[in-house]
Amino acid sequence: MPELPEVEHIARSLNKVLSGQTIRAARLLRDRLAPHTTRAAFAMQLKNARINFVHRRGKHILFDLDNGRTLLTHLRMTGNFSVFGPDSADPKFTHAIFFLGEESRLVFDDQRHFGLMKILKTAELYDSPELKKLAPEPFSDDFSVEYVHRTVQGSKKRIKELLLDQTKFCGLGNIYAAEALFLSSIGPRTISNKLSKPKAIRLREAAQQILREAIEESEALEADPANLEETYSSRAGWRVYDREGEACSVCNGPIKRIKQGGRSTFYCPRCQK
DNA sequence: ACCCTCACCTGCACGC
DNA sequence: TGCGTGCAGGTGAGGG
Repeated sequence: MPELPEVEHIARSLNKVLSGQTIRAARLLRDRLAPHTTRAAFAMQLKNARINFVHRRGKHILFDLDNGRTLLTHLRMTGNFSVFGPDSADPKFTHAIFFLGEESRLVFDDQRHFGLMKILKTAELYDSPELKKLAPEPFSDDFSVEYVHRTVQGSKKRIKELLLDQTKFCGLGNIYAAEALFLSSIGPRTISNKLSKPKAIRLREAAQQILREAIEESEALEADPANLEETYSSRAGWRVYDREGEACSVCNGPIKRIKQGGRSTFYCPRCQK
């Protein structure tokens, strides 16, 4: 159920453990995890592939392989990777297993079954429907003041919903979108193209700050490859998210919860205009 | 274009 | 205790 910082943390941790390792065998246990292929093709295309490195684009985790292919994965809400030794049992909702050396395996489990995997030719990776339309990475040069200003000017959506649109802003999810709006004092229901340029600049900086904070926090922790999600699921202390009725850390007023696009938005009505 | 609802799944916290 | 309801950090489709 991760957003960009958690995906970043998982990708970095997996890269440390997996780069240079070879997938001896891959087993797909739930067909709908990888709807564009079959169990047999999945196994064949990954067999004896060496993992060059693991990286990330948006919320996708990418396994770059030495056979010209890349395994593209998305955790959605509850997808989870773990690296296990022979003594650990597979989790209840295990949907794919990648056997590495004699002693270890990479396991993908997913309670809610929303996660996705796809095997792509590496040369065509960034032309794939999954990645092609993604917005620039929030820490890239392309995510400029001009880009953000132009993007908000071009939309009549409410800003909270625009932040969740991965083709406009990538990496933010329901928590960090709310947090970034709070940090930039912008009301979640503001119509995007009504934002002044200074506000757009503040929003860009707030989004970067929120993401950077979370990445640095997870960096500081020693990741356990058998329990990568623990490092972020233990996180608390949001500024507004999940704090309905609690006091705003700035003005002491009560934090409010509203529904936008079927999802909860938390904000401080006094601070966010 | 935009907004809403539903769908994909399971599990947990809540109120009665 | 059980059972119903609504909620969950994501995303896409379909309809008004």
